[in-house]
Amino acid sequence: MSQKELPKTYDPKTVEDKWYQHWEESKYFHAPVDKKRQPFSIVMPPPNVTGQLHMGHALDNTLQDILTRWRRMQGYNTLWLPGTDHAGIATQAKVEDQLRQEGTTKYDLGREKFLDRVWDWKHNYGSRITTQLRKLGSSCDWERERFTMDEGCSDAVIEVFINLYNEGLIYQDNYIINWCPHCKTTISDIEVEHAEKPGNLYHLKYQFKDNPEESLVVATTRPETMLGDVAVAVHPEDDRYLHMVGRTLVLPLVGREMPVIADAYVDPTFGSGCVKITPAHDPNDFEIGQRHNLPQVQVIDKDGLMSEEAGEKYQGMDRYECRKQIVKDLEELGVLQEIEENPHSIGHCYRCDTVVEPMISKQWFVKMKPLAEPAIEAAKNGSISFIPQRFSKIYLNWMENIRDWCISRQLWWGHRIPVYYCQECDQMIAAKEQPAECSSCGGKMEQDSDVLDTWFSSALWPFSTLGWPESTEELEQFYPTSVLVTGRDIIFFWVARMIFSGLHHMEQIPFKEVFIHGLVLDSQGRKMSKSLGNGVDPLEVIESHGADSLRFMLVTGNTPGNDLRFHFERLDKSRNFANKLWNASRFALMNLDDYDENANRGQLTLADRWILSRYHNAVNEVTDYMERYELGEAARVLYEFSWSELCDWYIELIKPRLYRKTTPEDRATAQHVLVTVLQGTMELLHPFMPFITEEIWQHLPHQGESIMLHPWPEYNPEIRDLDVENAMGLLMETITEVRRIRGEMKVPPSKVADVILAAADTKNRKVLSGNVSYIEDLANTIVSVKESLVEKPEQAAMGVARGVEVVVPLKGLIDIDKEIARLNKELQSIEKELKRVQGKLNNQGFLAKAPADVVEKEKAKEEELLGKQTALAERLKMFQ
RNA sequence: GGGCGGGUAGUUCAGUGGGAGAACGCUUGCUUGACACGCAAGAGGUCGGAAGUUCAAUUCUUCUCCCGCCCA
Repeated sequence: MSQKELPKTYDPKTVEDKWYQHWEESKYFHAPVDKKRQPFSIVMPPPNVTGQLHMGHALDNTLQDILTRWRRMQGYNTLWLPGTDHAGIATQAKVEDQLRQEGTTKYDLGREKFLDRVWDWKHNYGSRITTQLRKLGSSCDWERERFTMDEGCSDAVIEVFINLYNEGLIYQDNYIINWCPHCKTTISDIEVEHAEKPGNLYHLKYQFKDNPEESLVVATTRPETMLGDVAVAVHPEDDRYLHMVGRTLVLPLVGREMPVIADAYVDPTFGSGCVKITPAHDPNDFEIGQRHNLPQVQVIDKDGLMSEEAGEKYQGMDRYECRKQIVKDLEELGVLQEIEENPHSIGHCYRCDTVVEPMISKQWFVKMKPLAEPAIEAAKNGSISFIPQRFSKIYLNWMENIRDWCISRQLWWGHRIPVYYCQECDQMIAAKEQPAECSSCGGKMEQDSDVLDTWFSSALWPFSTLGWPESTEELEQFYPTSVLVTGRDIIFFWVARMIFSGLHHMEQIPFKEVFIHGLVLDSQGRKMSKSLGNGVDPLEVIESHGADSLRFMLVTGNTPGNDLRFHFERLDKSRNFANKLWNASRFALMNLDDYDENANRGQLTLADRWILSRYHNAVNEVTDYMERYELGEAARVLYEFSWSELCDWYIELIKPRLYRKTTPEDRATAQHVLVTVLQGTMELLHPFMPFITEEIWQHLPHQGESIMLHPWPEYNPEIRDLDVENAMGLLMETITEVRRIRGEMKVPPSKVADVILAAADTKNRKVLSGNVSYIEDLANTIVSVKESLVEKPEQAAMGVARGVEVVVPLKGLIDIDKEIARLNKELQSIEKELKRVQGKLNNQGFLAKAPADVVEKEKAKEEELLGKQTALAERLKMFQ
C-alpha cells in the first residue's frame, strides 16, 4: 500500500459529494426484490415538493439514514423509499403568489391552465429538496422515488375513496366546518391551531317578548355573531332560569323571535349561565341547534365578510369591523351591559395563521369510528409500538376521541374528488373514470370541483408507494414496513391516519414501530420559524462543517422523543471529532507504508489485548443501543471509545513499536491491531458519519468495494478480557498519578523523572514490572518497581494508585510545604470517602440485605482506601 | 380543566436503586516525530423543594413550585 500524504485538517467538501455520487451510481442504495433475504424497510415522510430542507428534515432523515445504513450492513435487504408530497395549500399558494406578481390570478387562467402552471413549478423546483437530501448523505433508493400525485399514488387515492364511499364510510353532509377566509378552503379540525389571545366578554341583555321589562343576560366573546342567534340556552338544572325555558325572546337589532331552551351543554357557572346560540358559527351551538331543531342563520360569508342575512346595515362589512359597529349599536340601545376582559383561545389556520371561521357547508367526510377501532386495538395489543412508549398514550387519547374527518378542500391542486353529479337529475356516483352519461336519466355528468386533503393521500403512503392497488412483489416483500421515523408534531396528521388506512385497505399494519423524535429548536429554545427568522439552514451548516458533523451533532446528547436545541458549539464538537478521526487515520497511514497483512506477527501485548477487549465492548454496547433506538447513547459510546481509549491511550502506547523501537514481528502486530480496530471503528461509525468513514476506510487496508456494504462488526465475547482491562486500568491510573505529581510539583515535561513504584500485591507488582515501558513512555520517567519502600527518600512527592505507592524523588526540586499541603488535601478526600464507605459497612441492614457483590465491592473499596490512607499518613509523618 | 415532557457543574445537555458524567467555558502546563478542530493535569454540582418506600434514593411513589408542549 502506498503512503498517501493526507492534509492535517479534514475537509468534508473534498469528499462528501464524491462519495455520494459514487454510491448512487453504483446503485448501492437500490433494494431489488429478493425473497431470500430478510427485508428492512422505511418509507420517508415525504417533504413538501416545493419546500426546502430545514433542520427538522435534517434530523428526521439523519435518523432514518442511520437505521437504514446499519441494517444494510447487518445484511438485511434494505429499502428506504423516498418521495415528496404535493402539499395542496402550500404549493398552490406559491404559484398564486407568482401569478400575483405577474398581475394575474388563477381565475383568469382557469383551472386547467393553472394546474399546468403548478406542474411547471413542480418540475422546476421539485428536485430541489431531493438534491438537498442527497447532500445530507441519505442512502435512499432514488430509483423508487414517488410523488403523491404521480399516477400510481393517484390510482391508490381514487381506489380508496371509491371503496370507502361504497362502504358508506365516506359521506357528504351539511355540517359545521372550519373555514379559512384567507386560504378560502375548509380545513380539518387538527389543522386548526388554538392560541390564547386577549379578548373581551360582552354581556348582552335580551328582552322577553311578552314582557319587555323582563330580560336575561348572555355573555359572548363574539358579539357580531348575535345577528345569527336563534335561541338562548340555560342548563336544565339551573333553578335561576328554569321558569324561563319555553318563553320567547326578541333579538335586539334584528327583531327575530327566539326561544329559551334547556341544554346540558351549558355551563351554569360561566358568565350569567345563559348562552346565546348561533348554530351557523359555532361548533357547540351547531350541535345544540341540531338537538333542538333550530334554524341556522349564516351571517358571515366565505370571505370573512358579513352576509346578506346579517341585514342591510352590516352586509359586506369585515367581521371585525362589524364587531366594533355592533358593540356601538348595542351600547346605544342599552343592550350592552358590561365589557369584561377575557383572554380566550381562538382557532387559527395552521398554514396562514388567519382566524378560522366556523361555518356550515356541504363537505365530504370520512366516518372515523369504525376505522379508529382497529387502529386503537393495534396500539393496545402491541402490534404497533411507539418509541418512546409515552407517545402511544397520546395517539390513543386522540384516536379514542376522534371526530369525523373533513376531507374536501376548495383548492385546485390535489386529487380531485372522484364523484360525478348528473346535471339533469340528482344522481351522483363515485367512479374511477368520468361516466359518459347519467345511468338513471342519461344526463351529462360533472365531476365534483373540490380536491382531497393532502393528508388523504399521505395516509396511503406506506402501500401506495409500493404499488398498491396492484398486487406487487414490492408490497409482498416490504409491507408492512419495519419502522416509521417522524416528528412528534405529526402523529395525528399522518401517523394515525396511516395506521387506520393500512389496517383498513391492506388489512395489515403499515409499520411495526414508530420512532418519534422531537423538534429542533433554536439556541433559546424557540421553534425555528420563517417569521422569527431564527432558522438555521442545514445546507449552510453542511457547507461550513460538513454533513457528517451535522448528523453527528443531531444525534448526540439527545434522547428519543425530546426536543433538541441547536448550538453551534455542539456542532464544533462534532467537527472536532471528525477531525480527530481523520488524524488518527493519518497517523495510522503514516506508519503502514510497509503493512502486510500476512507478515509474521509476534504475540499480542497487554495494550493490544486491552484495545481489542474495549473495542468488542464498544461493538456490543453500540449494537445494543441501536436495537433500542438509543442512537444518542450509541454515538456517545463511539465518541468516547474513539477519542479516549483508541486515540488517547492505545495510539500513544504503540508509538514506540511503530517507530521501530522493537522487533519487526512486534511492529507488525501493532500495525495489525491498529488497522483492525480502526477499521472496525469506522464501520461502527459509518451509519452516523457516512462520508468520513468511507474516505478513511478506503485509505486503510480493506477488502470490499465500500464500507457501506461491509458487514456490521460482530461482538465476540471471547475477546473481552476483564483481567486485561483491570491490568491496563492499573497502569493507566499509575501513569495519571505520575503525571499529576509531575504537574503539581512543576516538573518540566521535558525532564525525565525517576519513579519508584511500591506494590505490595504480587499480581499488581507483576503487571507493573512487566509493563514499565508504558509508564516510562507515557509519563516520561524511569521506573523501578519494588515490593515495599525500604528506604524512603525524603526529597520526594508521593501518591497512591490502586494500592500502589507512587514515589517521585525530587532532589532539590521539592517544596516541602507544598507537598505537605498536597498530601493533606488528598488525605482529606480519602477520609471523607472512607467515612461514607465505613458507614455502610457498619450498617447491619446493609450487610444483611444488600447483594453480596455490592458488599464485596464496598469492602474492597474500604481496603483500598485504608491502604491509601496509611501510606499518605505515614508519608506526612516523615515531614514532621 | 385534562394529559405529557423538562428542572443535574457557569452554560447546553446525557445518565443511574449502591462510587455524579460529557461538551463548551474556566485554571495550570505543553511548538511531546496524527491532530492547537490538539495534548496533559485540575477547579467546579446538598442532581428544583418536601414527605414516603428501602439496608441504600439524584434514580421509585406521593405532594408541591417553576418552565415548555399537546388536547378540551
